[in-house]
Amino acid sequence: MTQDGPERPANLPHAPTLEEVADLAGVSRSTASRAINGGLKVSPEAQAAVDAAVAELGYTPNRAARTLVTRRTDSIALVVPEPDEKVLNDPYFAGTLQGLSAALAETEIQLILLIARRGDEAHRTTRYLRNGHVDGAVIVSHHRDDALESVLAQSRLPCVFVGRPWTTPRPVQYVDVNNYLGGRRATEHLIATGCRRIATIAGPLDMAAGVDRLAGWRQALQDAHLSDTAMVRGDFTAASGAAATEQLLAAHPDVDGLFAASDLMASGALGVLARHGRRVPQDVRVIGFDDLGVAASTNPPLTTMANPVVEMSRVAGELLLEQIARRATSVEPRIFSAEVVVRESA
Amino acid sequence: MTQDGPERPANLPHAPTLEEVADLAGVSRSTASRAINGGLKVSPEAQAAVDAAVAELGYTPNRAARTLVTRRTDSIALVVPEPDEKVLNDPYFAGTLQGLSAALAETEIQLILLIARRGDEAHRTTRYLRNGHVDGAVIVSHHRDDALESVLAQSRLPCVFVGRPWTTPRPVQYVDVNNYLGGRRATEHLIATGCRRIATIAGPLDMAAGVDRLAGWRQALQDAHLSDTAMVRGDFTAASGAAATEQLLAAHPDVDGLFAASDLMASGALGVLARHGRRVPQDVRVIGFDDLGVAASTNPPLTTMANPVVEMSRVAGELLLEQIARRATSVEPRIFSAEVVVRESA
DNA sequence: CTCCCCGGTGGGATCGCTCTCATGCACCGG
DNA sequence: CCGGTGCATGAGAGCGATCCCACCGGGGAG
Repeated sequence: MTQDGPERPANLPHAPTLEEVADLAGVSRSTASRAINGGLKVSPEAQAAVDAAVAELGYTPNRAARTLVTRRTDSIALVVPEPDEKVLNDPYFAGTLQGLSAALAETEIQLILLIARRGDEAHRTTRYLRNGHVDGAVIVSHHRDDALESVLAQSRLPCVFVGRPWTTPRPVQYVDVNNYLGGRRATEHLIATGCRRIATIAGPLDMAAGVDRLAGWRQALQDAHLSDTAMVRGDFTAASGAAATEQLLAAHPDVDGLFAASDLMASGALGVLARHGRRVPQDVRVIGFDDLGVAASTNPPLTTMANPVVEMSRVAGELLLEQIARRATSVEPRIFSAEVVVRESA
Repeated sequence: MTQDGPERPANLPHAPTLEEVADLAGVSRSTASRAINGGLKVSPEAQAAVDAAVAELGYTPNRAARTLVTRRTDSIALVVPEPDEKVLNDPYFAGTLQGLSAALAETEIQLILLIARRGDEAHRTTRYLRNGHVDGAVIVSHHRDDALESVLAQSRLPCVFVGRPWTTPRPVQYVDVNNYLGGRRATEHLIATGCRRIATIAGPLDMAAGVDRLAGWRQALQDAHLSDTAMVRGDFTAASGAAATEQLLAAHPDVDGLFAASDLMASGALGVLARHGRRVPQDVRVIGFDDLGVAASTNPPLTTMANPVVEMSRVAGELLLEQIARRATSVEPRIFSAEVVVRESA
């Protein structure tokens, strides 16, 4: 019946092509194509025949062939600067993935994880992004010196940042949580519950989230006429939080309140505080930032600022899809707010 | 100097094509192609001319066009069953990503994250995998009832499982840690440090890791003639660990040792134990499993079994690359061992 | 001297799809 | 009865790469 071409070994079944679907349905390639892509100007009979043929053969359009002509790739990149465990292990990243995957769930769009090594290999990433291998990109956790930002702004590739970009020669769309206000509210919560000597473990100062949360902390203290000198830097990880707390206790033994710019750092801090015999919250009140699972399972459970990462990156995904569909309404950033979640540590 | 073709709007720069490279280099498309792909049978002059042209134009081969003819996609899928936060938030997943990305770092191969929803949409995933959209797949965290396994075994798609698959009509390659031995050693460690009433919080019993660690726990207890009745199920998350511990304390108030099949569950357990006034390790010794960052920052720091996930999935990536290159040496599984990491909880 | 081999080259077919365009046909108003 | 309108259809031209094959010229073997 089927006469195998001599060029293809019989045991290696090849994916069905549109041509085969068309033959089986008794229509032309063109009609089959129309039926599969939305079905405009296709008679019900033809549509039904094609649908049946597709089901029977288990046909999936060859993405490469389609991409070649439409110049759409039906895939977007999630760009993560830095390959190391820092980013990947962060629940923030997991949340981004979850939100983005939710945004893409209804579409046929695939998610490509682009782990952008810095330095030499960086231009490989930017070239990949610029030369039409993806329809758009979501950039997460980027640092001040990432060249990405300007490269992407110059190229016409649709992209959305999760977290405020640094400079914008051409405005770039982004979603973010109001980190400044979050930092301020967290600190105000500490003040309201009686703290007078309030320290912070800041995030990396080459990331907007780090700078803004610190600024919020500072403003709240100045408004309350309290000292804003007890500051130590961390890098959002638990280990850095622990180390920072050691420094803090040595330099400012009188602290009675601590705002950590991430829950991971706060959890590191809790351990060190316990080891130093400081009770939380009786001796030192601690508030974190993020509330992405870690906070609920520390000891004591962590009071923190809820960071709507999942929702935020779902929106980022949707904005990107809009840009790609050229329905780009505006490049206005979408800012979410972080709310206090009271548990036991403050 | 550059004379823009009239057919394409000037403000929308198009990616350079091989043809343009060839023209600029003064050679034919064929020669340019050869020069770019390894340079066999290309004269040094031609090679140099092409290299220069590539650099000048910033040429990147059009992946779609290449894929169409070579039938390689230069991308592999990381298949994650279940979209929910459970998997994505697990440091195990982060470790997999890290290892895999390390294996691909030297290649031009892109990583596609395939989040496989179950039920209705499941066949969309398998169809995607079968119909040549990727060159291979790494499957992580799969469950007993995932249809994936048999589908993949039947298709000829190169694939490697991270974690032992359930059944293998045709042997499927995998990497794994020896969970049985890990569970046994963890329990033996508790026995050696004096525990006599040893409980476990097991992982999901539809995952090989859950079953095997439980079997190891049971064997160690039987060998030591101790009771193996104190078992509660969890799902690897911290919340489930906390809930399981509540049950455990109610049913078996005399426990003095606890083996949690994951660090997250162990950290949940630590919180509950503290709340019930049980001191760790004095009253109850606790040992976890994984050692992927969480363990070091619990309070007290968690004694656990080191699970070489990153290394393991790097090897998975390399095995996959070998399969793809048809240098598939064997389908022998690669088994790693989990070693005790002593901290303070046991 | 002739033949063949082989490194280097270019022409063209081809991968599977979409899209433009021409064609056929039914239906409507004039 | 005829020209126009519009829907459904099919033929054919590409998209940008790879790869097969024919070709060319020079050097070694017969």
